[in-house]
Amino acid sequence: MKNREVADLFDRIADALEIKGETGFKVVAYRKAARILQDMTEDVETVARDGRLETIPGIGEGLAKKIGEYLETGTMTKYREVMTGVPESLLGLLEIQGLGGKTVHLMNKELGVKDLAGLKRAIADGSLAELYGMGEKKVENIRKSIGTRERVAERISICEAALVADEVIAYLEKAPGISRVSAAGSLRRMKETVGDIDILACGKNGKEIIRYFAHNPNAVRILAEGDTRGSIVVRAGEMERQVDLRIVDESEYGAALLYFTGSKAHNIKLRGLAKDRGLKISEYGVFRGTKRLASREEEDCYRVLRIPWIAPEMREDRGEVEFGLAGRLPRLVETGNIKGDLHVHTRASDGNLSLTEIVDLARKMGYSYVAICDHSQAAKYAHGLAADRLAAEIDEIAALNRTLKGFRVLKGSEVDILADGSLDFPDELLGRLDFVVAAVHSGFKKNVTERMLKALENPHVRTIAHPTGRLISGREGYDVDIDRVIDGAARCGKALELNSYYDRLDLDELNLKKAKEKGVKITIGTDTHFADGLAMMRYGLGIARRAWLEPGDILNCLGADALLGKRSSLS
DNA sequence: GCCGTTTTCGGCCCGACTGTTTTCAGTCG
Repeated sequence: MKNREVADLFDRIADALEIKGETGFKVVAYRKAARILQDMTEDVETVARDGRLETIPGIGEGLAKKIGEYLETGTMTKYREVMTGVPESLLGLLEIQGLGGKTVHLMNKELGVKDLAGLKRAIADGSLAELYGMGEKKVENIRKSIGTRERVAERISICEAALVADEVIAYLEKAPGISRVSAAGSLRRMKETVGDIDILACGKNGKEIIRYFAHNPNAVRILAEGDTRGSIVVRAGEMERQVDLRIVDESEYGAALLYFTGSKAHNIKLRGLAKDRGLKISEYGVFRGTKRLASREEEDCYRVLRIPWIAPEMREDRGEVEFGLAGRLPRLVETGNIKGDLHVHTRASDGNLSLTEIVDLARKMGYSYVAICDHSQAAKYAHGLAADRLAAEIDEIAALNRTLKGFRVLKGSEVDILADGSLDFPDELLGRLDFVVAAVHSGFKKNVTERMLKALENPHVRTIAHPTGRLISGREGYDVDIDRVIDGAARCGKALELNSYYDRLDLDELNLKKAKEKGVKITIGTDTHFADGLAMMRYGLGIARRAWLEPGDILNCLGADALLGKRSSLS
């Protein structure tokens, strides 16, 4: 799929146009098209071949031609045109806070700045401050944000962000006079990675709340401390992380929460819709003229626009507004729909929990079952179980189940898919299990697609664990054609996993969407090794909701009997 | 650049902050 490739080109064209002083709507059009291409589940080449590019809202005649040219020839004339006179290294400078197209253009033209090193020189020798429109303070701000950019991880996993936010919110809840506080931004939308952490609050004395917030003992730096807005940097593990707090009046909390939750694209969509109806929507509410029609709760704002409340996870302008208008919003999966965890390790392999500890934890989560999926023998590094140890675990689980009421431990395995695509246990042993998860743990570049397709053919396999193998923190993942694996799962009537371990979240939302479109069911597993692991279901659920998954798409929403079907056994 | 059940031309989201050019442009979310 070249969707991302074309999207990157459009983004770079937008960057270059900004630097060349092309303001406004053309730039917006390129950026919007880039986002649409990235979010699209269908292969842009297929769409182009069928002559359907122009049916995509946001892609018109001009962009369709450019996409066609690129797909046919591998180059795009427009891209070459806009890049003449714009060194590639210049585009990266736009990422620095406080630097926009105008300034980058000016420093390039007047000072010959071409990259970060050149920018630093221009700051050091004072020439930047001499530029028209620049001054000591602006330069100082740019210098600071270069520093921040080098210290602050660009984006962190939703889980890491949530941990930071939970802490700050718990601290804020004790602030004097505070009445409501909530995460906003990409964190509330449960995006798999989060940049800045945005928090919204209201209460009696905003200024006092901000001061309290800024003097959080975990704050390593205070960036801003005003009457309605505060910004601090807190330590998050090895790195630092910016946390922004905005205080609003209680009467406009809903409008502000809507605004600060975003996404930007969703907000723009709503504002356009409001405008069509003679209304205006901002962070202060929905207005007709100067009359405020709604603002206290998010629901009120949506209602005035004649749309049902839209879950934060859907607010990306991926059709949710249109679906809302048509009354066709999906009923997203919720925490309460999840009946069990379908991927958990014990200390028999590389976890540190006993079976009974896991049962206790799972019950606390409100589950009625949990699938024990320890590693198989080939996974030596993880102390994988040999056949006899798996057989012993099966017996142990059976004995435990006889003592449990209203809860069932499922006998499972995370069985390795070997280099030839065969499984690490014989069929006879796999046949004694309730729930078999197959996974690639070695040979990431070796024939992974074919191996997974073969594993899906095995009648005992229910799902493939972490199907792309990517790690959010950096590892690229397997050399796998995930589209073929999704097709294979559809053909075999098998599921694919959404691994909720914070660094995996694999399948990701785009692939989950593809899977749903092909009728492939999803299993959510936390891949728990430690006591706090089961709670990571929260992140898997968030990603599932971002992919518009409903209870019927997810096997964890079935009771144990329905999940196991004929495989159910009494012991 | 895109788009159109009033429009194929003239619209295209809204507001705040910051610093400097002292009345507003640039940038951000």
